[in-house]
Amino acid sequence: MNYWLVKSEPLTYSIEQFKDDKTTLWDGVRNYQARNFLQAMTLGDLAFFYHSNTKVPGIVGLGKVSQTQVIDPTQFNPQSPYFDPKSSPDSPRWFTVELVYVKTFAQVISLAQLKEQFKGEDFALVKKGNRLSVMPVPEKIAQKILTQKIFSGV
DNA sequence: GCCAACGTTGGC
DNA sequence: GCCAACGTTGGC
Repeated sequence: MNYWLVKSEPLTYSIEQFKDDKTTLWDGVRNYQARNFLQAMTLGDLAFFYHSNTKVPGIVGLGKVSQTQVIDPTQFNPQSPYFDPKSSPDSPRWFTVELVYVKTFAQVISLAQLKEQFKGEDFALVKKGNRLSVMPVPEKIAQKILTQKIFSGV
């Protein structure tokens, strides 16, 4: 099983909304590198839910991949901000996954904290200039994040 | 195929 | 609101 991190601006889609929805289609990703990661996801993979562009950016919770290789429907919808006129149903360009809500952490694991803890490690989030909205998280790092939340989240 | 211009992301 | 980093576009 693999671990991932997905970013969302809470004003656009928050962990609270995710909790209410129970499942969500991770649509609107229009970056090839991010799409490739979405396509690499397998059933049961865990995804850290990250709030970006907010007062305290950081990991706020956890989701699980519940459906893979989903064709992002927004690419065909001219009304959608994610409409892509160059994509066609015959050869769709953008794929995504469905996520099911797992939990919200007791407190935000802030970007500042993550940078400090995983400085220099193989974790795209803490590297300079990274703007990817979907990225892999090495298992060792994922385990550390999960473990510290199990202890502090009680 | 190069690269300048432009747009977007996202931390601060 | 600023701006660095980076992706994309389009002229040539």
